[in-house]
Amino acid sequence: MEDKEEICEITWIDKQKISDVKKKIKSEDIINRLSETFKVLGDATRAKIIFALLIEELCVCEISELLKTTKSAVSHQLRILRNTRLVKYRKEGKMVYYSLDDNHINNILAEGLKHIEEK
Amino acid sequence: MEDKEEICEITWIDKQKISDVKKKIKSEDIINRLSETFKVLGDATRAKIIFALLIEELCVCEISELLKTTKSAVSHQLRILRNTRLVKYRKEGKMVYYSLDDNHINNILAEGLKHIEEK
DNA sequence: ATAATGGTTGAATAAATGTTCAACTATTAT
DNA sequence: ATAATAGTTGAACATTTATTCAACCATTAT
Repeated sequence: MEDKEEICEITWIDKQKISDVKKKIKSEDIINRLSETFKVLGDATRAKIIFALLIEELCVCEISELLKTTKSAVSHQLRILRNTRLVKYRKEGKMVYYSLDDNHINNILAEGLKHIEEK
Repeated sequence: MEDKEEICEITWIDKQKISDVKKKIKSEDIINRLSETFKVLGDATRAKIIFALLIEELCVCEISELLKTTKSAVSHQLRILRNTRLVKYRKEGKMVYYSLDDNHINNILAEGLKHIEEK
């Protein structure tokens, strides 16, 4: 019975329980990547950009006007949204128009909204 | 035509476009609260706790064993998860058992997974 | 009562993050 | 060619945030 380490006093059962959860839990890699995605949505500026682009395609200048921020700040955040494949862009002369690049975003946001709306 | 301010050179059209988006976009308050929720899920430690509790109810000691962290660190994160109504707890003697407190979590995570799985 | 264990809490530290600023590129107009 | 505008980028700064550590509370066993 070498497995009887002291974990929460309930030795044997815990070992069993923990190894059971370890077996069933999603891989560390997937959890890390998922939390990275949520982290991107977890900033108010980026969230506002997403919600704006949900309505229509916008250029950097329009977004910064809308959020009352500098173009620089918006551009920095757009880079993060680009890197995580949440937005895409197209150039038109001097302008760069951004739009959403994920069909699931709507669903992710909708499920998030259900959480904050309850209770 | 006092509305003709210089925004991205395209004066009149932009004013129209931005006020249109402003009208249609979700309220600042809702976006802030939503991004707060995503921020909570946007930490690897908290995400691991959530995924573990998705399988079964666990006490603090078991969670810290599972994540190979201190009970203190886990407890700090659990407080955040409690405050955002993502987990609930019940006491049993010295032990405190935590479990999920949101029916939508599964859906939120599922939609997030769709994003990282594509491409 | 005392010791031991599960858990929480606050302060301190270190790391990560967002915005600002200035310099820069690219495109368009004069 | 020069000026002006849209946008990007890197460094600096300030803020936020996660973990650690120590002290603490609560419950159970001796």
